[in-house]
Amino acid sequence: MKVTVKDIARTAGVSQSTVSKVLNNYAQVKESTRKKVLKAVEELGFVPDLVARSLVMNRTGTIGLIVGDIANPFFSETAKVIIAEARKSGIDVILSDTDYRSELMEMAVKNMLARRVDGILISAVDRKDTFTTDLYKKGYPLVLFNRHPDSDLVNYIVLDNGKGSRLAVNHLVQLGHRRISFISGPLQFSTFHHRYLGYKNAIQEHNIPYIEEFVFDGDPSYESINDYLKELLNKDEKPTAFFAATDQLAIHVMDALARMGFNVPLDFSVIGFDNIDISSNPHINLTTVSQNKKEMAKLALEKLLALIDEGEIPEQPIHITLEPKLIIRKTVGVNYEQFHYETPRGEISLSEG
Amino acid sequence: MKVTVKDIARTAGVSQSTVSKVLNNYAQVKESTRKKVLKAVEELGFVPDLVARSLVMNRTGTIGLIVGDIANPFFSETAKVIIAEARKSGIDVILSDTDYRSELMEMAVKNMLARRVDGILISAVDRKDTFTTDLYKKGYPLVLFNRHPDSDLVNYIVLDNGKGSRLAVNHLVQLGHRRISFISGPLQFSTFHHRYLGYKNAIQEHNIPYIEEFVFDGDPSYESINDYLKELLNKDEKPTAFFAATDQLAIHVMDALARMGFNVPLDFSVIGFDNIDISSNPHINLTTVSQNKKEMAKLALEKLLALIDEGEIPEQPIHITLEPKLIIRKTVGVNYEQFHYETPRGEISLSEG
DNA sequence: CTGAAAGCGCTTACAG
DNA sequence: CTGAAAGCGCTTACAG
Repeated sequence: MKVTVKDIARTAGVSQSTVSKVLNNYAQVKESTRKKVLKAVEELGFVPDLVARSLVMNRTGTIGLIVGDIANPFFSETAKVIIAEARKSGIDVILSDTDYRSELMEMAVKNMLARRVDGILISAVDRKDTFTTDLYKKGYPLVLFNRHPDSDLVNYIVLDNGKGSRLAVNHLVQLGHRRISFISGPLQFSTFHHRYLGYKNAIQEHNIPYIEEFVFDGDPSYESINDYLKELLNKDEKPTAFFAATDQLAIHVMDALARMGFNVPLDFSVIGFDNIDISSNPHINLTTVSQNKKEMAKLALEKLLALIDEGEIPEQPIHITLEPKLIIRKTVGVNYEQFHYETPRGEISLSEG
Repeated sequence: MKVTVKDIARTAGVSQSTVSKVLNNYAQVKESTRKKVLKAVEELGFVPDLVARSLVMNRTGTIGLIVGDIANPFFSETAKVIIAEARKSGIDVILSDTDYRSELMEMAVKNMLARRVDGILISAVDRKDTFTTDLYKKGYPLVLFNRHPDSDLVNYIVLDNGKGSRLAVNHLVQLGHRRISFISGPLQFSTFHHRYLGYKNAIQEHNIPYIEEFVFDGDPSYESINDYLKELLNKDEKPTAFFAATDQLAIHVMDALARMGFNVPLDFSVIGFDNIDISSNPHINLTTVSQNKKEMAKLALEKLLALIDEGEIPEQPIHITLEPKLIIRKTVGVNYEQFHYETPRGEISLSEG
């Protein structure tokens, strides 16, 4: 049934070794025997068995990609880049989806190791993860991207999330906002943790008091955010702007605000983070902080492939930080109120003199 | 370095065969030797090499999934279901992305065959594809879903796309629309082909003349659709409603209309197809035809797994057709104009008598 | 209930 | 330039 090297050898009248040599482009093969072998390959429709080859070469030509949620645009768009680039090197990708659960991540990794993938790429570890650092210490080719654990003893490529938050807060402050609410996802992930820290630092730099009620990091569902906003907007001290740690969250905020009858940006300003595809839709038009996720993905794969090829443990773990960018669209407005109430260093009162 | 069955055998003081037997839960193993082996496995941290096992068992425990564009929500959401379900059977998924190009699909399939995946799932063939039918004839476990080739000699699970179009057109007609433009993707894909045919049949059933200028199936980019609409809306004979063959296209239509200053649904009605996640967003709120893509994906995997397990070619190819559903939201309005101009069978003139 | 031997389909020193 | 032999890490008749 199945055509093997043995069959080729027999019909070409040479040995298995010779067949293998022409298949692998060894230089020292006489042109006439090369032709004989190739002819047999053609005739019998021979396709080398990659499983057998993997076993003997100690290399499968596959890598594992572990994502948090492939239905989330961030993960699927980065996966696309990785699959396409890997293919260029003849490498296939085994995909795992963890639903953001760390037990599932560990299981996926263990399974991939048993499958002997040549290396692993992970875009969704949580901060307290130590499994990946163990793997790093063993010298296993592994590159994290997007998120990293608290331990630095592992290779990773991430966005400068703190800087991204600073960009967002500065933009808001420049337009007169000083009461800025921060809507975050779970702080157990480094992305949110650093976005939160960046928010906190940025408002401090502007001498804006940190108000605990302005920070939300609970269940990131629409309902939960809606409840939070209702309560918040009933208080005396209301924010004038919302900085959401993801575009998805920003859109939830905008939806909730719209249902309460508010206009964005006239009543409240909203700024997001991630610049997912929907955000540029004219019906949404969200001002946001963008990251070059494709570059991140490409870089992660590149580093992983280098690690695999070198076959040796680098002295230092690889740590790369990418730059965020502010994308100004239509959801942030000027807070005139602010310019009237407080006239810091007299910028506004100038016109009165 | 690497711990193998041999190592376990030696430290447990048994033979390789015995180790293999306890690893694979053979009944006839004495409890005491089973324990000895398990202890050695534990101590040495042994993990069976799945590549070696694959070679001898003639089964890799992997399947190939070939999609048109993993960054497209349809493909990523179905991929998620497939990966999760496959995992429950201990099966891993190798993912390929074809960018809708059939050469890349063929290459992906060939590569997966060389990798000896146990079966293949494809959600993006084009109508003229014959490669998959060849594979089917060879008895290779293969299930297509979402799209199918013109040839019926292959297993597939698809939506009843013609019926979906009928649902959309009927809804529009019930609300008084008779001039309905159809905005389609490339007709080389069975999905669009059947949605187009369904549109054509449905308007015929309502005695609505087919107007060629009302049908668009060119480049599905925003710009191209915008150009088409501009030209169309300059003509004397304008549609009152747009039926788009995907939600993505419907959103393009709505964006273009909004930019021209029109209101949906007051000036024009729009209906989509697919019910992707964004469509339910309160800012979009698109009326659309929905398909249960998760069920489709699950079913496709189920059938594939059955095909793999049976190991024999079924008499007849598997053909399953799923039912579409109309989801009414806010983008379709009543065409009052229609009720005034024509008063078919006097429904409207009644009030005058 | 257990073990010796063969084999899955390749590649790679090694010898000639 | 070519071939015989060993081996990658497992499983599976087969014999005992």
